[in-house]
Amino acid sequence: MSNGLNPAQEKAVSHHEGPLVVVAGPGSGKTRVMTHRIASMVRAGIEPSSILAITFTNKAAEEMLRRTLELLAIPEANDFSGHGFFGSSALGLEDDRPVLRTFHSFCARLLRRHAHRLEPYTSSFSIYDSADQKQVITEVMKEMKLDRTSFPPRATQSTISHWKNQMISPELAAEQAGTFKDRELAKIYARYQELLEEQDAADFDDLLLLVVRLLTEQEDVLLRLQQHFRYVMIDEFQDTNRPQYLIAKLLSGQHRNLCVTGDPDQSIYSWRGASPDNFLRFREDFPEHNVVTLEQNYRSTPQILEVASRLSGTEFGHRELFTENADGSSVRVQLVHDERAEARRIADHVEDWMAEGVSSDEIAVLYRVNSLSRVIEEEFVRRRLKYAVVGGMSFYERKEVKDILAYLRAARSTRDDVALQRIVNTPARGIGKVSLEKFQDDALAHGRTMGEHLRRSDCTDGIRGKARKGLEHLREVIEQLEDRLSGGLADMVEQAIEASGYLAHLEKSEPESWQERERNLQELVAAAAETEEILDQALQQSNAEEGEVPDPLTIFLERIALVSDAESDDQMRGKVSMMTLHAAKGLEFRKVMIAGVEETLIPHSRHGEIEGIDEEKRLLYVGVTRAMEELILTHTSWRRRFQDREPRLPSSFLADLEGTSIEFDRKPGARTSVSENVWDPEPEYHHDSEEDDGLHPGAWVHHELLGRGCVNAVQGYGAARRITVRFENGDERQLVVAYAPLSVISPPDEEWEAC
DNA sequence: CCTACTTGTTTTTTT
DNA sequence: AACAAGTAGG
Repeated sequence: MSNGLNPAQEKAVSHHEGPLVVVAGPGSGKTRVMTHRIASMVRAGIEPSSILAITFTNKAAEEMLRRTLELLAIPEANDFSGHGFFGSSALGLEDDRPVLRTFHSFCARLLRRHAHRLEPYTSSFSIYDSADQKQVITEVMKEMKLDRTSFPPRATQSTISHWKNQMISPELAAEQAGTFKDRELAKIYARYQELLEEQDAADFDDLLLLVVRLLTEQEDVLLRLQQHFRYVMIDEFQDTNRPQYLIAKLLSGQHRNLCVTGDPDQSIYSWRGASPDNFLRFREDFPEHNVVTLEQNYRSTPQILEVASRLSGTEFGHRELFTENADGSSVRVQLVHDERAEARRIADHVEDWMAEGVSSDEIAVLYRVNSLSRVIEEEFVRRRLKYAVVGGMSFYERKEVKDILAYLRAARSTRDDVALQRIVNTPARGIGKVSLEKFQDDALAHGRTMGEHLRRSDCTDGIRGKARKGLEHLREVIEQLEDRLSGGLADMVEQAIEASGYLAHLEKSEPESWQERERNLQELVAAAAETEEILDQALQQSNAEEGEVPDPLTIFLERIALVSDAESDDQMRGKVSMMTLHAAKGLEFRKVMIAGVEETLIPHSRHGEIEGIDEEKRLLYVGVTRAMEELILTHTSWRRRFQDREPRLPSSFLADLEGTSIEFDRKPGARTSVSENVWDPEPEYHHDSEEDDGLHPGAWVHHELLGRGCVNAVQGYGAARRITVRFENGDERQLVVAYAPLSVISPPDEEWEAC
């Protein structure tokens, strides 16, 4: 093949049969190898639909499918592929395509078909996200009368998740528990799992575990899958956990056509049970395997790789990256006064690069924790720089969106009590804490879930007054929605908003932001309409039998639960990307800035004890190796956290970089220890005049189209920051600061009634 | 017994 | 910001 592949790449691409490990350093063309490998297999006569490729994120799956189809010159099926919410394989029914999915979405789809064979689940099981999990845990702790301070729900949640990822059952956890606390935790775990089963619900970890159970318990299913998927590929193999590896092993146990690709140096998910030890297990389980190592880096300048190599190879043996790329500019480390100065510095760089002709989408700002994005966002908004935050709080995590989705969930499944509990008194309908507890106890006494109980006529026995009326009303709403379940998706969402009286509730309870929230709900309806349209089209094109495909609502909810990286390339175009170091895995940008390279941030003060500090270093390694031509690391002397300003020390990892071609930019008098921890305001900088764009209530502004007006109110921050302006003609308008052509002016001379 | 209001806490990373 | 817990008032 004359595809400009190097010998190692060529070897990986042409290796079709038998187990294969591809160890691929950053920028070594791994995605290229994987897509070319699939294409090469198809050209060699292998049925495309017999190829299963598992990726780490949905975005990677879509990208890889797109590039593979391009190589094979297969047109994409519909016009919606670029839109983001649904990729080109909405249903995965196409016969002429390889199957590219994440572990979780592959498992979810498999379980939709077979979960009824796993007691006590049904095929319309619910998927509980982490907020749902937290609610179940809180419920259990209430039941067990444990207090929140000694058992923080979040920590409990991650302990349970950890057990699950190690495939430790509640019974085993109880056996192994040494301390009182561990025994209590194991009890919480046991009850948690019991509740999930009662509620016909699987959390993210269960999706994997249930598939392991399915494949080991139901031999015919395993056999059929082995016959169907004759070639299996796993990407980002260093970040697979035990159940994931088991699934891969089971699927390829017979044909042994398993190709795994990854890089131990980029292992950054051990806190989630992932382990590069799976490379060792693979070697044992597939002793006849071949190894291909991709070492040449095509992405970065030698300067960037020099820095990267100082951070790599701490644990898994040193592997040198090399490149034939031309020299670039030095990597820079810059110390700034505080987080606001950092944000300004970052924005300065962006403006400089853009002036040089670099496009926004070739620039990325990375950080260790999501909270760092806020200040940077504010600065970008102030300067009208376009940006997109990847991850963070997404649309589907908004309260109002989750509420409406909860109505649909409660109607769809009689056992989804987490959803029911969320909406039982939202909007308020007179069902308070006491009545709710009574209702729950009654349900328990009858051996029913709350959802099942609500649908029985005896459910309000012993409940009187407002609460009884409220419950009856709730039942009517749910029944009304149940009637619509077979209808259109958008119609269902609209009905949920309407029947619940949610809009009136919003206007009453959120006088500040109900307009924006209402818009979000409109957007939800639009998303439902779009999904509906795509599903209709996909269904028409396929010759799927009745019952072979889950209903639209199930697909809609599943997608929302499993696809967090909904940002499509379209939405990223023309914008600077901002994301965590974790989210940056697998991506590349010409210009990369990493903010907050400080002790306790990276390495983070709460890094897992087991994984230790090495994983933090690898995380920085991942960030550094995203850069193609320019890399800037920033750190501050002071940083605000909650209420306080804290003195900051540079990351200890920076010490590892001394002696490289790196350019350290430290002003004289830079802090070297935290002993001098007295807040010193930045001398030459006047925070009030320059950091503030003057848009306070009472300020006067000039709008290019609407003329002069007075600011009434300011809401939100970042891209969502809005102001209410009362214009001289009497109009009152809400404006999005980021987009409105505004300038602050001095108040007019003539009298104008105060606003 | 319910509602609306106040206060404190939460933030590590994600499917 | 969102959520839980606590309190006053109807």
